[in-house]
Amino acid sequence: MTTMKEIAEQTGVSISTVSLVLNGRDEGRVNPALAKLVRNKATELGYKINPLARSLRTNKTRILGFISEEVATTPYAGGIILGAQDAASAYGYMLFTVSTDGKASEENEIATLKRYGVDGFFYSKMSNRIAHVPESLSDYPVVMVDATDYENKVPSVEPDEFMIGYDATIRLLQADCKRIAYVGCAENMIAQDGRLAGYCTALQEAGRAFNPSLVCNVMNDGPALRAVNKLFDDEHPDGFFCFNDARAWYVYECAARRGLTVGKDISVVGVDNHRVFAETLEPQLTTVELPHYEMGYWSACKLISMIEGKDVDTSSCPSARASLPPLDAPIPAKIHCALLEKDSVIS
Amino acid sequence: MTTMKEIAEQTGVSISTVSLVLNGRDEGRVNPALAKLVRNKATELGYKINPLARSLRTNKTRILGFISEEVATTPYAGGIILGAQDAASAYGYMLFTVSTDGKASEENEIATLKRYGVDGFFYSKMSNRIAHVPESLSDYPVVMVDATDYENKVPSVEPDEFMIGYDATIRLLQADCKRIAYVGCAENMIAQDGRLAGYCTALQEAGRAFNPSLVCNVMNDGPALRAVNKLFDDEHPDGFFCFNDARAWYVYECAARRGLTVGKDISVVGVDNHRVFAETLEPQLTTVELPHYEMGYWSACKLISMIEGKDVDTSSCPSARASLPPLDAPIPAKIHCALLEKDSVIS
DNA sequence: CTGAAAGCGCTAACAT
DNA sequence: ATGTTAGCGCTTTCAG
Repeated sequence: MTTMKEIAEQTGVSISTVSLVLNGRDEGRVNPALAKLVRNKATELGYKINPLARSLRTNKTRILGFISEEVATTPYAGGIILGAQDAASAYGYMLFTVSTDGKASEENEIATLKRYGVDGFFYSKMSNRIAHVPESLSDYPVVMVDATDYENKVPSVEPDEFMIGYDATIRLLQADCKRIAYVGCAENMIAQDGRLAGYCTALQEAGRAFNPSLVCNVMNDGPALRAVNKLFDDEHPDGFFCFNDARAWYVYECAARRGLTVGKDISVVGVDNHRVFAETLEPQLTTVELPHYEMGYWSACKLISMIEGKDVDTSSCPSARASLPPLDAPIPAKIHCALLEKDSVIS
Repeated sequence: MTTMKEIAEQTGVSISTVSLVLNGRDEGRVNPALAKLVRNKATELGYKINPLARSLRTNKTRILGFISEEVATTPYAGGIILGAQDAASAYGYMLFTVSTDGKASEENEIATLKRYGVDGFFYSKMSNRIAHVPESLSDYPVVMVDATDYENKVPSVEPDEFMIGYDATIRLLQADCKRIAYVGCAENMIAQDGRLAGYCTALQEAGRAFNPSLVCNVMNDGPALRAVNKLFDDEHPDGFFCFNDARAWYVYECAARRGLTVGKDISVVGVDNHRVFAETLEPQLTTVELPHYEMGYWSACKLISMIEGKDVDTSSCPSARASLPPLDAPIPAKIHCALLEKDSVIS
């Protein structure tokens, strides 16, 4: 690893000059000829700055801390983190990702990240919900990912849940479904509320009466399958908007038991169906894709812009826009979901 | 952030003494009374060492680089990384995880990690195969995770693939299957070879002739389903050992089309079936679980022991051991897969 | 325009 | 047994 000192010695200038030049702060302060000399020597020697040494002096590490719970258990976390990493990398930042279980370990991880001098934090709950940002983060730049701050003090990047429900339902209406069911999540969370609201609105705009019996909110457990079975028996829906992977499976299973074919007898729109599911069975299914990668990417852009106190070029940030595929799109069709940026309420 | 200097001032000793004490190197070098004084002041002030400053001096960062391809696309990567993180954390290390696509980006990431002064690298391919470790890593401690070094120079931690095939087949033999098929992977890789070998050995030990027509190696694509269909029609197997999630689905799909019930008409043993699959359909399925978390954990222990040049306490390392569940185990039953540690060939 | 000097927080060889 | 000193590689006043 070549150092500034070596460059200084080999070019006959002082270290300070080298520093100035190599940080691009030489404009009108260093003789251009000298500057070029230094720059050449630097590339010749393959000089790379030592970020640790710089950090010690500047108190900026260009390291970002990504805090999430249960990274391990969701197949989508990877996408978010990858997006965040790519954006970070594009702006010369690195990511420390830590996953936590429970309050104590979270505070521990935060403390460790602080010791390493991270410049800011991502705070992520792997499923859009309202959450509290730990007090210990309050004096740092923070962006919430796939979650909303309970106190609205921290900006967030999350999917446009309303539009997910809306688009999915529109799609089922287009498919000429008469009795459209929503198989949702029994837990209270933004994703559930937003999607349900979108479902209702789409129905109402189409002049359909909202029928509560067609809504079946379940947990991801044993009773769920029975509940969906009951929905089939009681209401005979011909269209299903499913909260997620698991809920879509319940519908598939129930349909199979009744000899109903998805895509013929019933229509199904799911959210973010897992790859194995989609590829293997090639189901006659439309899926709303959550832009995980983009969510991570955008969050990172936001966090970096907060840290550096200036806007970052968001044109480089692939912010997914909502779009409905044409009705004759190849199956499985994908509906792209838009991202929502919630800014903090200045108080 | 309180510094050693502050502690020194407030206790009236020199910084060096504080450093000595706080690093536990005071035995017989510092007056025990003074040492206690320093320690108390440190806890009183909530002193935490500044790892960056230390690193600058020692050239050790206690940061580990985790290089993997396509972290985003596999739901299992998270488990491995989480395990590695936990072990790292237990020994006071942090993890920089980077994911790469393509040669160029890999070299880039490696260069960046080096600049940050990582002490060693994990090199991981998300599916047990033989791989080349980049030349640029050759002067660092490296552990391969879920892969084997082509040149056998780098130690690795990976699943015991042979035992996976062996145990799965034993299980099917126990279930009294007469015609046991293997739905494998057409790609050449350790996982495929090892599992097939285990399957063959188990059959032979049971006095069964190996029948190549019962082996159906497919890619994860369209033709796969047709191939499995053909297997059903031509060979009428009553037991299936499936390479992975996707392959198990082909079998499920074919069985469903023929009105066959898994767990009654046919038996299936899969590998590492995805959570959604297992929970939602509650299939009558036995699954061999790959210990991803443990694989990460063990790798980290190994890497750290290489870095520090001493054995780390592997008793703290949950190294999964193989075990067959009893035949009357609740369904879905899980077979735990053992990990294999391959040491480098000293040359 | 350029360089000398101080120092970020810590470690370690060397005196005392 | 304790303190002094000299850096690790870099940034940043402040003189010249």
